Formats: sequence, C-alpha cells, structure tokens
Amino acid sequence: MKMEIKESERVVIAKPVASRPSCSNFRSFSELLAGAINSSPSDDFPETEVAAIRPKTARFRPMVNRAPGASVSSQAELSGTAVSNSFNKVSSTDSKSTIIYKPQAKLVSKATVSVLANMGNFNANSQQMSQPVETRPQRTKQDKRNFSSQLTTSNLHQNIPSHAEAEQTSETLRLTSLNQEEDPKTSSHASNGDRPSFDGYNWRKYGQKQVKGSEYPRSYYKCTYPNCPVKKKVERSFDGQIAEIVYKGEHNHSKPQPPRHNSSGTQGLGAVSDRNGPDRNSTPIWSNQLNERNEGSGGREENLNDIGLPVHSIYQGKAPPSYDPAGTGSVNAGAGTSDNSCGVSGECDDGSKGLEGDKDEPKRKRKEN
DNA sequence: ACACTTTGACCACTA
DNA sequence: CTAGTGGTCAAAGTG
Repeated sequence: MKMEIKESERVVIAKPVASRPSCSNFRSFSELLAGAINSSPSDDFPETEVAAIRPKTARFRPMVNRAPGASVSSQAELSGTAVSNSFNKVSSTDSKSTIIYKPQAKLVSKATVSVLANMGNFNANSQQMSQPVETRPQRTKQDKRNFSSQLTTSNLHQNIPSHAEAEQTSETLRLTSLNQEEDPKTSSHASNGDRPSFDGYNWRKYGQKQVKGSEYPRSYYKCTYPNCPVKKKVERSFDGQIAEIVYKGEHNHSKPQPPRHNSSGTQGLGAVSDRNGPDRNSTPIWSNQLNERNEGSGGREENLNDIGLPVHSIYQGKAPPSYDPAGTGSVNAGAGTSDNSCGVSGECDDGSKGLEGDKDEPKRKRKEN
C-alpha cells in the first residue's frame, strides 16, 4: 500500500530526469494506446507507470551495446498491455520457447482487447497484488474491486478455454502466473506486502534487465531467507501482470509465514498446506518428480493444486553452472524447483526453517571461479 | 540503522 | 577471437 503510493510519487519525480529522450515517444505512444484502448481521462496512470519504468532504460541504453531492446521495451511495455495478453495465439509451440522468448504482441485477443477497453485502466490487474510494487499508481478501492473482478473473469475466460494444450504454454504460463499472483493477493492481499512474493516467500530484487526476446523487462529476485539459494526471474508486463516466472533452485526452508495467513479466504490454501509437514522442505512432492524429469534440461511445468489453480513453474535447465552455488548449498542437487506448489496453493507452512547450514556461497565466488 | 529497490557496470557463457 | 546476451554485483537512493 504505502509503497505504491510512494512509488507513484517517486516515479513522478523520477520521470523528468529519465524520460528526456523518450518522452515524446511515450506520449505519442500512450496516446496511441489511450486512443486505441480507451480515452478515459484516468488513463494517466498507465502513462505514469510506463514513464516510471521505462525512463531509465531508454535513457541509458546508448552508453553501451548492452541494452539493445531497451528503447523498444519501453514502448513495448506500453503497447504491451495489449500485448501481454495477446501472446496466446502467438505462442507457436515448444515449451521451451515459452521460457525464452515471448511472442511479440502482434495479436491481441479480442476478448482481451474488449476487456482492456472496458477497463481502461487495465493496469489494475497487477495492482491488486501486493507486488505491484513497481509502479503502480494507487488505485481507488473501487477500482481495485472492479479490476479484480474483471481480471478474474478475463483470466477465467482465457484459462478455462479449451486451450488446455500444453503447447499453449506461453499463454498458459502467463495466465497462470497471473492467476497465481492475483489470487493470493486478492484473497490474502496483505500477506506479502510489496514484494512479489505471491508464492509465499520473501524475495529481494537484485536485478532487472531487458531481455532480448521478451517484451518485458525481467526482474531477478533472490529469496531473502538467509541460506536459501532460490532465485527467480520474473517478467512483468507493464500492466503489472506477470508474463513469466522462472524459479531456480529449491528453498531450503519453509515459507515464512506472514503473521496472519489464515484470515482471508485462503481458498484452497488450507487444504494444500496440510500436507506440509514440518519436515517438508518447501519442495513439494510434485516438485521432486519434476526434478527427476527435468533435471538437466529446463522444463516448464504445470500443475494444478488442490485449489485448481494451475501452477506453473519454469526452471532453467542450464543447470550445472547455475547451480554451482548449489554445490555450496549442497541441497539442491536437482534442479530448480518451483515453490509454487506451496506458494500458490497455499502456504505450506513448514515449521522447519533453515535446514542447511552453509550459506550459499557468495555468488562472487562463483564468478571468480 | 535496516531492508529493499533501482540501475549501471561487470562477468561468464555461447554462437 | 569477437560480439551478443543473460545473470549478478554493488552503489545509490528510498522508505
């Protein structure tokens, strides 16, 4: 809550600085969007968000080759709103691609468009979640509700749809991810606060980058738990929706439970959580299975938790190198696992927190090596 | 003082 | 070997 507002303010401040080069673009863009999507006066928000996010990228990019996509991204994000949802069709096939590339937002599903149009602020989606940390303008309560409802509906439509096909992965992933975040938050909004911890863990963002293939900037998060080697990559559409989440490593601790988890509906949470025993690492049963399967190669997975929410976890195959730290960590022999099972479904509360002793070795070390 | 985010720069890997 | 890319670090800033 606070964060959002503050951020929004901050954003505003920041904007002037950063935006210099691209400002004009933004506006034109925003205008376009606004025009296309809708002309609600309130639209300002989206603009602000965008500006907030983008400025930096746009501005700095020149210095090195490094950020090729940046400028685009900025716009991309803008346009992305529509885009984000649109992938659906695009996703050509392969599961893998889903992870790596995101189809560009060429097409937008009609439904999406209509929704957006109606929503006008579509941004809201993300906002619901605590995560929206990034730049979400504060929304009125009403707005939230509206959005949430709309979102849910929209999501439902998309998800439910027969797509079912695994191949749709990209789409599904996104959607699912969205659901994951949203549900928890909406339901139990409070739990995590700002951080993108819809999954129940606390994450600290340690980096963000515009990835070439993707429209959205990718954010890198580490689990804040002391020894926990788990990292995750999150790509978020400008509207705050999560386009993609990739978990790396396993949590060697149970989810930190926010002081109050029960309160809200926690719809399926309870059920799922049951299985968590004290011993249980965060690794869900299925995760283990996954590990076996996927081990070397990356893989994406989908699961339905008790609730019925689809849970997807993606993890990178790259394994060996990435995990080296694991060597440090020792624990994760396998591969990354998604904590999702617990996270989404509910909290798995494990009583056991820190299993392992040694910290993950400084990433540094890894580099040095 | 602490925790976290932001973000440019650096490093490692791969084609 | 070079260039491109992704992942991570760490300083600066914010709350």
